[in-house]
Amino acid sequence: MQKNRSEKYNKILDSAGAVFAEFGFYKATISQIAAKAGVADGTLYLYFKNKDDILYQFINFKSQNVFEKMNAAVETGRNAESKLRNLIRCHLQEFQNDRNMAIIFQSEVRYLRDIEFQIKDISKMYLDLLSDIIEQGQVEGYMRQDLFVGLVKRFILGAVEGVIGTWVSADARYDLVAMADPLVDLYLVGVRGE
Amino acid sequence: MQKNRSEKYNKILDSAGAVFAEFGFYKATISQIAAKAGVADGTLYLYFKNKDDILYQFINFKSQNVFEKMNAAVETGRNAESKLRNLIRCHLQEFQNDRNMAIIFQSEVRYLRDIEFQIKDISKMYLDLLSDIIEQGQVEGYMRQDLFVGLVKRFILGAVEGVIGTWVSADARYDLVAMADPLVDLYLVGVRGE
DNA sequence: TTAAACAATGAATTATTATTCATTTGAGTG
DNA sequence: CACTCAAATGAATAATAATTCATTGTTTAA
Repeated sequence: MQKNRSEKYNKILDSAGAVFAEFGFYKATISQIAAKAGVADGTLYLYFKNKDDILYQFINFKSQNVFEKMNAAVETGRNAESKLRNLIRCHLQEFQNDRNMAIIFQSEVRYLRDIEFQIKDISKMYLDLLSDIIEQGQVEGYMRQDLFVGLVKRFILGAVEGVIGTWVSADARYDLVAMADPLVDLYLVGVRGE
Repeated sequence: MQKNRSEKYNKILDSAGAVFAEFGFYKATISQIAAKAGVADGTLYLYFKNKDDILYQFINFKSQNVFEKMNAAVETGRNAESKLRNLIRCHLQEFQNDRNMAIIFQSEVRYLRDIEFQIKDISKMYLDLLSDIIEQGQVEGYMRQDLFVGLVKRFILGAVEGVIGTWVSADARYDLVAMADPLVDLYLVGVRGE
């Protein structure tokens, strides 16, 4: 099994993403992935330990990439509000750009509880980003002092995921990123408004 | 295969719930479920068409029950705000009462996309409930007129699910229902506050 | 040119489990 | 007590698919 990212490694990972997204991890077969990647079944085992490992690498690779972008997006915000807006916009943008990833993150990440994954909490970094933003918002006097930060984080992440889930089930027929600002407005002022 | 709900049927469904929750649908085996129910493997097939059918019946049965309770909870609310509070409290209460159900709804419902399920959208009724509440809130002048109802529904449901998911991964170590009011406050006035 | 060394192949192996069904059990009945 | 009939059993079957590995193809470098 090779460690470095060869062209074939990427091809297989890509194909696996498509097949996992279409059939789900369990119904997806090694043969399907191999066929889509244009290689023999056995070849997958030169690049990956086993089927689980393919999913693991996929998620690992994608999260790495997305988290980098999210971090960068947050950095460019001056205050808590713009950081939050940038984060949510980036989140929606990245998932819109890669629907296979969106589907797999929505439906297969829960499977991880079965494997002893190094990724103890996929969303940990995300939640930490949110913590920082909320705390900054409080310091700025822009956000309420009495917020239960642990709850707020889940509230925010849950809602974005819900919105992405809907978009996925709707066959990605509308512009997901357009939801970013209305969504953030809901976070900020709620449904009751001023 | 029998249609009526015998004692054994319920016993099997219960055991299946426990096994699915612990191992996930795919890793769960018929033998495990049968053993837990104290019957022979073959017996399951007297009550259920196949393994898929067990999951299907489980989800069907549980949603039926929960939705009835949710409807009742909403009914008792006088205005939009109290209806929303009652709904969310009921939601959290029911999932707290039945952790296996919570786990399965969180992680396996996505699997349904693979089967041609009659339950086209498990959350449809829930979302309709929310629509009514929001519209009533607007009529009452209690909620903003410019809300994008489709988004608000997802926003609310997504956030509750996120909160439940966290509770599940935290091994149900705290009181989930206590999250209801703080959560509804977030829906109503957001993180920015007055 | 040749022979390591490496990469890829895909048929065969192996393991796992859902499902079946011939047989047994046991309750109810005349 | 026999006799039915429904219910339950669990060993045997069958199908699926992950994984292996002996073989084949392809570079590389001396």
